[in-house]
Amino acid sequence: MATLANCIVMMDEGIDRVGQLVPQMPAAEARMCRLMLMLGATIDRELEAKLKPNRLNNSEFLTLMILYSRPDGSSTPGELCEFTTQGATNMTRIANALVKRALITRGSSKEDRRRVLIRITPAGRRFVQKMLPPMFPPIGAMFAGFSATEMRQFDRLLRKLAGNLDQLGEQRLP
Amino acid sequence: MATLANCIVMMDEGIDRVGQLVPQMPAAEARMCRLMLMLGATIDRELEAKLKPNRLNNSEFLTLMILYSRPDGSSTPGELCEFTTQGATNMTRIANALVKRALITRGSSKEDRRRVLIRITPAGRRFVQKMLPPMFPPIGAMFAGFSATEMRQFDRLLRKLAGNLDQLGEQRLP
DNA sequence: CTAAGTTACTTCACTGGTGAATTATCAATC
DNA sequence: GATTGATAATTCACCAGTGAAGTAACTTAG
Repeated sequence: MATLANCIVMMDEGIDRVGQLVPQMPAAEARMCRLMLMLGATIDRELEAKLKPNRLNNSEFLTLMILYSRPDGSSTPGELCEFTTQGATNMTRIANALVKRALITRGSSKEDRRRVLIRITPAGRRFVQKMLPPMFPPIGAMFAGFSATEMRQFDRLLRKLAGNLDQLGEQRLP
Repeated sequence: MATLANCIVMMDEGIDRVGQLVPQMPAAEARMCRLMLMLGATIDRELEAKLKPNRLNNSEFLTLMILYSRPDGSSTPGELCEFTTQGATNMTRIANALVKRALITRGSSKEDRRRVLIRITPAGRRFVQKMLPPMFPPIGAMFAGFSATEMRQFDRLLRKLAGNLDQLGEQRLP
């Protein structure tokens, strides 16, 4: 059934062999890159599985959580696109889905009538409060056995990587 | 244009606020989890962008690389599904696409006629050798400024997380 | 005031990926 | 050696996400 450990073994061997065929390859970096991709995808699937019973997908959930985290419970499609890194097209669909379930409302802004105001409803808040707790145990289990030091190190390394990725991205659109 | 750094700031604030509303939440773990998701998705997009000029997507590329890494250059759809964590359905599509571009061949096995044998072609090998080197600089840049110690730590932490994710996954299908 | 440009969102057509059902082959049992 | 069950791959119908074009509202400059 394809455990992550198996995939990693296979990936290590694969990179070794490719490294022999193409010696200029930065093997260690490529390995880390693949690891990040595999783990990211796995966490994604795990999360998606936890969300399925609530008939939400990852990006709908994230959208709802951003609204929930706002003191006034509101935002606009444009802002939500930015922070969820979703296209505007998809945000329209997400908003449609959440409106249909009455978890959010959508109305147009008074000051700027191009803008759409999205707001979480009381039902939406209750929904979040109810669905959140069952996700805590698996999230805790992901980092079972990590010491406080390890958590700090891990956090630091991930943020450092994020910095590099931002620089990499900037080179493409100036 | 929504840098990763901005999204992370926003995420930190969001988790803080949700943590106040729902105090049982494992905030540090949730933060790490979100970081992994964000970075994974960003690396994914970065890779996809590099692959686009070659008219390959991530999973087609991975499939081709696995075949390239094999001494005999061959595999089966089932095995490729396992290591790419793709569904069989999608592997059929991937194989169709790669066969159409003559990067792989598809034939049925003599021993077990249910099995399909997929093999990278000489043209496929040349294609990989040509497309690979331009990807090296960005991969190197991702880990610019990481010391050897940091790379080792990072690698260790990622593999530890992988172990935990495997356990988490097993609980669901015994 | 109005024409040109910009911004915010939506619509449409398409790609990538998935689950359920289907087909073909192999393995096990009676 | 026929039946039953398992396995490998494919087909079909659908969901999620994207790019390009369209629409409506605001901004700026003549």
